[in-house]
Amino acid sequence: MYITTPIFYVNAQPHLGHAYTTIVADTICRFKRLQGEEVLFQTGTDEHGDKVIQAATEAGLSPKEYADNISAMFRDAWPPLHIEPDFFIRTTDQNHIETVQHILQKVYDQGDIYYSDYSGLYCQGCERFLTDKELVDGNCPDHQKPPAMISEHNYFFRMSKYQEWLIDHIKNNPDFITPERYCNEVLSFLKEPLEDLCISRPTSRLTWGIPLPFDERFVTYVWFDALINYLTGIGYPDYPGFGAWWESAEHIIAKDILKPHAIYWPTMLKSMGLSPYRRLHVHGYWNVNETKMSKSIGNVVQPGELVERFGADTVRYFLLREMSFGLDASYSAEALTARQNSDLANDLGNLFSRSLTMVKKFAENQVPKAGRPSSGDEELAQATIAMLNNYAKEMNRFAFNKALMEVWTIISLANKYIVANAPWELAKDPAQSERLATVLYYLLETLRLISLPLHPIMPETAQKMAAVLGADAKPDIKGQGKWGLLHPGTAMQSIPSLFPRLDLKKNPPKPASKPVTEKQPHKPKKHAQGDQITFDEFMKIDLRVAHIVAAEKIPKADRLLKLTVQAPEERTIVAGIAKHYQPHDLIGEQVLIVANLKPTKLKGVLSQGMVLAAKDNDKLVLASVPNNVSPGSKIS
RNA sequence: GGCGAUGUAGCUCAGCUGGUCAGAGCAUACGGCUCAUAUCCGUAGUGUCCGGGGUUCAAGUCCCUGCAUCGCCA
Repeated sequence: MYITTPIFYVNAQPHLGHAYTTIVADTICRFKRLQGEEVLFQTGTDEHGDKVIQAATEAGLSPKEYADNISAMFRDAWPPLHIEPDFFIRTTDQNHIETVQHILQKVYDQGDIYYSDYSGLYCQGCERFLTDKELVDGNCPDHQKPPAMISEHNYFFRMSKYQEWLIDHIKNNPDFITPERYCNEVLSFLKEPLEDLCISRPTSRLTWGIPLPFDERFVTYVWFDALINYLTGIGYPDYPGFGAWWESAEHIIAKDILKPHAIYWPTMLKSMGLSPYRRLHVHGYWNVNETKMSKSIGNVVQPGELVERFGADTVRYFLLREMSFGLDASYSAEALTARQNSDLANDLGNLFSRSLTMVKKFAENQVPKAGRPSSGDEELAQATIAMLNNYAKEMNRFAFNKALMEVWTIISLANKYIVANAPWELAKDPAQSERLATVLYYLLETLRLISLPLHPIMPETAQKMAAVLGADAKPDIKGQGKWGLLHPGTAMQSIPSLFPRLDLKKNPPKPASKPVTEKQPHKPKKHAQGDQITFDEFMKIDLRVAHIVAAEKIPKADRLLKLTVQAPEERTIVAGIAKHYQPHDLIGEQVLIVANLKPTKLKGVLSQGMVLAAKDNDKLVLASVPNNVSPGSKIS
């Protein structure tokens, strides 16, 4: 199997979403290897285009230098998460550039690329075309100026030619796009006629791209560059092994790039004379504390920080356990801590620890020799073997949460098995020594078989478990997924603690107050007016000074103004102050805002925060600080 | 505006083709054990399965309609 993540665009640093996609790819990769399959795993970075130029200019670097920096951040983000791609591709790699040009020429020669006009609304400030949808009162939302209707010559890919073929292909291969919801979305989009795809930009506007081989006045744009990385990675067109790998290609993406992958890409491949990839797996978004992750809100979760705080295996487990593949899910430190404590420390870690301690105390720290099993013993063994099958089935469907639930059913069963058999009681009676040995052997075997399916999810933990049991050969679910492979007499290694319990209260900075040992009485969540709050509660509010850079009335709302502020990043805030302030009086003013208020839409405008004001009877007066401070200064 | 998805215990969610489907985990309360990372085991709940109609002997499960949230498209 050839498995890929998208190549990530280098205009921003790696975040939780990138990490999830890549962890899924790594997990599938490890799972396939566990099953004895050969796998190739590729990820990388997408480095051309205006946004990179912009970001580079702001940073005072050349585009290539800038791309080098961010690309390295992506490459370095993965090893700490135990992610091990086989290839890391960059769209600035020489062989990629050559492959793209080869393909452009080929598609051009056969007549699927043509030269034509493109007219549209072009904003000088943005240096790009705007769609009608983006306009606000006919103006560019960023520059408050009407865009000009201009016409530009460009090259187009004859995508429409392959529309019927694509519809048939999707209908004939129900698992081509999974989960099903995204397949339906694509089919519904394909009910309308496809337009041809504009694939070039004149070098007068954009130079940071791959030149068209048949017209030096243009570079290719976005998708005809980026998507082709999937072919470059396995040596298209010359590498002899290319064909075999390509037949087994499966892409993993987030839902925001569904259309390019489900529509542009297959038609491009068709035009090139290649078969489509085998499957496309589409996952949802990670919200952070129930809100969308976004740079402007400032709640972007960086994988590096997570690993530092929780460890790679816990992060991998949490992400795979918590998200139902295809749907959105929520990250929060609380949720992650809860998983760590209940699933990893209490259930798995403690099971491992108590089992091995008993072997140490009651069996001279060796694998004991089992006697005749009871029916209870056999049930445990059968359930464990059955779990391996169910697990594999769920993993193949990308249902990682369900696969893990299967494993945890056995962990729970093993804990019950211990209580039911009470080895510490058996140990008191020498006549029960064979029974004791049998129970302990069954426990150790169960642990060994639990470690197997954990390899793809938590490689480090699974490896530790196997090592302690003396079963650390290269994991192989077919060869080792059988009952009874531990050899009696094998000595146990010393017992590591797999997962510490976390105290969330100790993680964030905590005020000097008495530890909360007494039980909190059930308090209603809402505070009565004038109720006291703790320092902690106050510190949750992110108060900042913001500078108003733009203000306008919101149509059909007599109280609302739409403010654009710097705090220090630019954001939009809707404030109910239209009856008290005129927009032009506000520009340049310094105000106080709540920066981490959950964003909400008011009259269709997304408000990212709230402006503070004093209310004196019917009068509203904006709150501020007396002297000028830089935008984004914190209030505490 | 068009199409589609979702709405089930305090929280996160399972519930396929209609008949043990009213569930799991977490959280809560009580009880038990002591091998264990104050862990584990057992018991106890709470639900107008979004509202309203309808089909059926029988509906979270099918149909219609309303509301809410979200997605895609225009």
